[in-house]
Amino acid sequence: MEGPSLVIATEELSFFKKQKVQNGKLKGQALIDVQSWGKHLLLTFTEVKLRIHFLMFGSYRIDVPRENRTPKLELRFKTGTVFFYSCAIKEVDEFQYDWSIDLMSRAWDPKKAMKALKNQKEKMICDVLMDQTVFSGLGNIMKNEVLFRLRHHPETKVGALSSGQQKRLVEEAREYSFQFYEWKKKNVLKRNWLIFRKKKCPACGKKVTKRPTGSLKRLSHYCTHCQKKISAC
DNA sequence: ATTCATGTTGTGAT
DNA sequence: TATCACAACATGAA
Repeated sequence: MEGPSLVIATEELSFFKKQKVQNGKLKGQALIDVQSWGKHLLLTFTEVKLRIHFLMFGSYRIDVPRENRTPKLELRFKTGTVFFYSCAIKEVDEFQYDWSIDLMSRAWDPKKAMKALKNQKEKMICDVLMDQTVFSGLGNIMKNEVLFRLRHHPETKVGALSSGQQKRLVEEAREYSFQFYEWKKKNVLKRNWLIFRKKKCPACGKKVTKRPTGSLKRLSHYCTHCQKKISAC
């Protein structure tokens, strides 16, 4: 689950704010606040704070539980129940996050990302995009889509991009995050993928290359014709 | 039926 | 000490 999906989760769970949990360990505590930071869902109760991460396969349901699955956490409220599945849940004392790097945050600051890029010239752009300390909330789908939109090869090094191109990369990461959010909300995300899990390049029709790239070795989908690798000079 | 993949963390080796 | 590679986790979709 990527950042924009967490914002949607935040909106859906905010519906239960101010209500008391009626079951389990948190019984009697009210849900005070619901936030997200990158791929983290942050729940503040009267006495505890929970950080929930959905990893690759995590999910949540409201009111309708999954059949034959035991939720990691179940929160029963007066007006509904939230079920969390296959996620990592951690109780923390404080939420200490730098909101200026969260792509979905109002506090997001492109200068922060630019500064990080200047310091990581040797990194491939496919790796830096996935770096949660630079682009918090950006996942593998978004990585592929952002790179295609800018016609960049995943293995181009950060330092091989001009400063203008770096700026475009940062801006596009932000812009696509919101586009992802809109499409996801309308349930049309998949049909709007341009390169991710596509067989043919939508621009030139050539076969899409699919292979792990960068030191993270996460799968990249890209067109070798439209996305040329830029070499440092 | 089997393999893959929207992700992170911890462990042990180098 | 720092970095690296890999396992573990868990599940719907291809």
